[in-house]
Amino acid sequence: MTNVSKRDRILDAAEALFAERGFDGVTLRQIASSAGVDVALANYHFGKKLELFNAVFERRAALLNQSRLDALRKVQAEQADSGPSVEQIIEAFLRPLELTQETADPGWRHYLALIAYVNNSTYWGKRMMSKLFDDLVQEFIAALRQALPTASDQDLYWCYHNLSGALTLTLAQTERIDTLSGGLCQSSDFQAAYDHMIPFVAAGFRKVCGANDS
Amino acid sequence: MTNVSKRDRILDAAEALFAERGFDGVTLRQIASSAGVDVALANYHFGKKLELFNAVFERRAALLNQSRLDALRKVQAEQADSGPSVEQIIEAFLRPLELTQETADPGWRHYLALIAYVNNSTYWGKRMMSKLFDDLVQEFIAALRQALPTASDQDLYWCYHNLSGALTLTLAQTERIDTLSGGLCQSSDFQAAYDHMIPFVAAGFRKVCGANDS
DNA sequence: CTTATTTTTCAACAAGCGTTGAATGGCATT
DNA sequence: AATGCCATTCAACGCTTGTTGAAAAATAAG
Repeated sequence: MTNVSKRDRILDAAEALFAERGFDGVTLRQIASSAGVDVALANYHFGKKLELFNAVFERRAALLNQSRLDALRKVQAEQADSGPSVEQIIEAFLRPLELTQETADPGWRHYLALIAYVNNSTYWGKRMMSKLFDDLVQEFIAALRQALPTASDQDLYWCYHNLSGALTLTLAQTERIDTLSGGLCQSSDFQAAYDHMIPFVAAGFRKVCGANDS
Repeated sequence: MTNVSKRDRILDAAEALFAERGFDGVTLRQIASSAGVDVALANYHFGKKLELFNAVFERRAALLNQSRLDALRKVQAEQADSGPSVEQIIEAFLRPLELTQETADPGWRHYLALIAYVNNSTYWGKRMMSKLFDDLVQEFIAALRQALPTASDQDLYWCYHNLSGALTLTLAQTERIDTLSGGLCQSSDFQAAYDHMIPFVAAGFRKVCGANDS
């Protein structure tokens, strides 16, 4: 556990704190203290605070994108003739995010909450989301376009917007649904969230984007 | 325009800035400067920074809740025998939020973005959302429970979670869907967002919560 | 062992922060 | 005209912030 470099400990601490309190809600001294290092070390490794934030946000992006793209390619290969169904595409979009639950490393959970923070923010979202995730998203939308050939692009994008919103709130792990449901639902249970989200979203896509078959 | 009290100008400025940058991303001096008043005046009217934040967040809550509850009661009265449909309930939940578009006052737009900020944040959400909005939400869920009698409570709450997520991202007005769709969809167009969200979400509820009729 | 090089800490900086007490202004009521 | 009250500004406080240059420690190279 202490076998990780101090550089990585700074990234881990920053990841957890930025995810919980946002960029401006965290001081470099808090991060350094949480990582057990001196304040100046963050500057030595990453430069300005903003550059540290960028480093945290970019660290796991490529790996996550690859994991989701692999999942999409897999269902596309399995259904080479007819093409994957809406459910299969959405499943490929969401399930890889459960990797956070399998590993003991809590870093992934913090990272996903950080994505939610960035995606929901006007200020940060425009700066950072497009650059790292747009290519992947367009890939999935292309697959959905093929699975829903009668859909207009406008309908398709609005439906994706709904999917993205439901996902973002899940990643944020605010525990609000825990309270609301009296403990019946748990924000930490990504699998249950996706078990419900996949049929929900798939039905929404079908309804709005016009396919009439079951 | 300058006929509003300085107290209100502080609330308006704080509302806009908090919504865009979050609690920690804004200084009292920025707020005061934007409102055209001295820094100390915010303290005189509202006390600590956190109390100003609370004042901003609570200012429009009651009015918004009343507006949404009225819409629910209206469809319930219209369908006194059979009860309102899922679509009608969701419509009553969402359409009142369009009031932001009708008035010239940009304050409502900022306020809705602020709700999105709070709702998506672990730190603020637990503190502030439940207190102001839980009663209303439970009212709508009760109506949905009646419209979907075969649904389990767990399914019902997860579906509401999906609705809440799609709504939250809409309220945030991040303009991400604008970029993604190449301008085909616009974050500022709440009406278009709800036009797509209502059938989308209704179909999701029906699919997951088990009603088999149309 | 000595020398470079990289990593880490120390100490301090100027700037900006939230907050406050005292002073000022405007506006009623007397 | 004087008084009291609320609103507003002024000036400043103690503290924390991000950042930095130089010192110290650890590591690698010769």
